Amino acid sequence: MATTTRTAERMRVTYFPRLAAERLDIALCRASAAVARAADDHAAEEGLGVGQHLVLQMLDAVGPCSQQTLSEELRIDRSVMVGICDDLEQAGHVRRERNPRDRRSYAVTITDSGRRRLAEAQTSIPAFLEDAFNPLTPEERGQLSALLGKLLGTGA
Amino acid sequence: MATTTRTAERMRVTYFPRLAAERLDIALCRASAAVARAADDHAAEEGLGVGQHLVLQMLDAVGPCSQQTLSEELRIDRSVMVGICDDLEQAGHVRRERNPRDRRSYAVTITDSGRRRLAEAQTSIPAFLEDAFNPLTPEERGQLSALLGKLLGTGA
DNA sequence: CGCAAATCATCTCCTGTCAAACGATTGGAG
DNA sequence: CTCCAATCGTTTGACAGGAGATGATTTGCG
Repeated sequence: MATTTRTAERMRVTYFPRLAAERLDIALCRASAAVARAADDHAAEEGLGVGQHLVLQMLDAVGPCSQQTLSEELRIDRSVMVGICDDLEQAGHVRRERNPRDRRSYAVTITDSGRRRLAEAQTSIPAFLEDAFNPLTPEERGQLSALLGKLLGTGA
Repeated sequence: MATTTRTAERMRVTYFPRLAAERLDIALCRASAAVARAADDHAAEEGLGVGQHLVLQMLDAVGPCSQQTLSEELRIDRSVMVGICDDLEQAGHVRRERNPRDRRSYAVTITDSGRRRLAEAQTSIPAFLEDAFNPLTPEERGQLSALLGKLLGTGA
């Protein structure tokens, strides 16, 4: 054999591409990990955690919600949601009012401060997405979005 | 408004689709989480961890490797690779021989036992993939694979 | 009414992952 | 050769995430 298979000494092994091509699940996970890291870095710079951002965005879009609803719709575990709301409340971006209809649940409500913070954070999202997905053309991003949507069963 | 926006009482809020459509990064992460969970469940049934499977597969494909090389090509942190190789070695599926050329590194080598175990585990992979990605047609899976490959920079 | 089951938020514990530090070993500069 | 930086494998500690238990409250049903 020309390209010997001894102890894989200093060979510029590029096994990963093969793996990614054969194992769609692995490709998906590795891509996600890379993007998630980028998102966390971006969020750290911005000073607003990814989860916190999503919560503010949803509250702004659909109005006051219970933590339960936030958890389900954002796909964030409820025990994690507690901490996110703690931080947002402490920062004054949300209020936790008891829901008079059902005092087990809160009615988490976004404040003006929260709306301002959200608006501020929103401005940097497009640039972040542009950067994180820059190997893909806008059309390809659309395709990816559609495929993931189908996989997640959101369109059903 | 017809669909009131009070306290989002018992409304079948479906905010997630909107989120997934706007935030490609979130869609990617959530899809990955779901698939990763399915993969872990499958691996648990099979009795061979995902990482262990990948290591055996790579060793079988490219020959003996250092843990370093395995880590880099499989995108698994080196400190995690230690445990994976520990388990595989204890199960008799790999041997850790010191590389005489560089005694800092190992030459991790797959054994016959490992090859048999790998062959056994491989048989259930297609069915797993079929199940995990069943919302997508074969053609769409191909598209997704291509897009992820491009995003991961494997083709470059 | 009174009680059982369910629900919401919270807390605790367990698991897996990553960063950083460490010993052993190697390669290179002087 | 000698010393210094780099590399490989390993260990440790920190941290996020998820499963399950708990307390408060509500709902359903007799």
